[in-house]
Amino acid sequence: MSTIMALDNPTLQKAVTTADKVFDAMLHAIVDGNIAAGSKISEPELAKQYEISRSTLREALNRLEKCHLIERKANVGSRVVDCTIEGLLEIYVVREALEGMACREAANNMSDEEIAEMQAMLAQHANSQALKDGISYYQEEGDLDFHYKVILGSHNQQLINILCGQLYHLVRMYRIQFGMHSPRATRAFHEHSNIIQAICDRDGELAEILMRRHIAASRKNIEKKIAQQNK
Amino acid sequence: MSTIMALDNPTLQKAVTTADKVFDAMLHAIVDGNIAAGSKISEPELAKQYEISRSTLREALNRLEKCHLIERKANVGSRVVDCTIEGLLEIYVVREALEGMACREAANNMSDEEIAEMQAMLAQHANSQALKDGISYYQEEGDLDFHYKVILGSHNQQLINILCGQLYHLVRMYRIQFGMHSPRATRAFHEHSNIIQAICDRDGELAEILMRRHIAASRKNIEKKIAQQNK
DNA sequence: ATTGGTCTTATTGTCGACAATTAAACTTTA
DNA sequence: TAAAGTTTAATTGTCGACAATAAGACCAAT
Repeated sequence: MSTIMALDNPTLQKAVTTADKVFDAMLHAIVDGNIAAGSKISEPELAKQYEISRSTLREALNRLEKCHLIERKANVGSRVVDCTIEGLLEIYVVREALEGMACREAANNMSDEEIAEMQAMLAQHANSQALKDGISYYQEEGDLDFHYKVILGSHNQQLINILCGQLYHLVRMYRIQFGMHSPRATRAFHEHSNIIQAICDRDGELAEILMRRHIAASRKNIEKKIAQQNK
Repeated sequence: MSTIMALDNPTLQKAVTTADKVFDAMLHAIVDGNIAAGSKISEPELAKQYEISRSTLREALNRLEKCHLIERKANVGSRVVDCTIEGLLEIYVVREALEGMACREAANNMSDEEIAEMQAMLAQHANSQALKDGISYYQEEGDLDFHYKVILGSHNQQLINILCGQLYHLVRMYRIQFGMHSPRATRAFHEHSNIIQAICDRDGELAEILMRRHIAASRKNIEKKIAQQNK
């Protein structure tokens, strides 16, 4: 089997404390939908379930809140965020802005080695895509790998934190829960290829434009799908 | 005296629990520099100082961490973020991307009433500026007021959360601690005026471009200052 | 004198219990 | 029957104590 390296977020540091482990577990559970979106969180119940104290659970909840995966109201409790069309489109707007800028910065700041790595990754994806007739794998792993690499390539800690540390958890949650396996794989692959070329040419301006188009195209694709569904 | 309305963040909900109050207090203390940037945070000491338990203090620390005002390492402790030139420039890059997009969305989504309010605010600032020979006031309050209004006008909850809920605390911290009272007041005022005009014309594309220029100009102004300082 | 290791101390992480607040169930009254 | 008020139960917020980890002090050996 291939090296499924970057299924997970590159900013997730290894869990050392028990609260970290529970956070990891709940993060996956929420993203995968095993803890239902929009459901209320019972602190005593979950504490018993994970066999930890309520204090430790609350520590984990605080980190989930940092990722915008749960929302707390004072004296009322926590709820898992619910997945709405509006919320999804809002995320795409933010991604278009931030990843566009990240791509510009990547063109300016990535080292030659990093660029070479990214090109190698794309080549590997190309093979994998050709072999597997390339829908599902590239859609899942390859796309995330590519976007993570660009974001990290910006070398801007704020961008990295916001995108990888917060927004991309939600992105993955939406993808899984809305079952997004759209047939944009080959098209997305070519767009990725052009973006990398712009980065390689150190053309930040073009790189930003291409990335914004790439993300806007995904958003429009979803809007079209929604429109079809509601007709 | 005039109505100093928006000194504080529009997303700050009123503190109901004691942890909230301590969070508010520490937020101001850190932003104003009363708790030194880069300094280590002693949980027992601060708990005694605020006359609360350590658990409650830790709750407050978690919210400060959400705002990126402190950083925690497992089994080591918390430190107030330190203000570096690189960090400041990183924030400007993110602001350029996000506020540019917020401005585009504001042009699309703001109601006519909201736009009228914003125009009224600008007119009030114009008077206040004319009266006071317009450097200091506008630089402090007016600028923040304007940017907050645009961000809220995007009606995009993700944008609002990231910008108002996280980034702008850091923005204020840097302004105060680096003592930024640059003589860009009148120029900034005109730029604000043009941006509002674009929003009023519902020209999202232009609004984004102008906002990005506005923020990029501030960044370049700072870069120039730094360069002078280091020559 | 400096490096390496051990031990001590202080800080953080975790726990269970209590207090305060909220939401729901029940009663009462129009 | 419906609406308002009261009571009850459950959940969250807060507390102090204990356990685990890490940083610093101290000592020993080369």
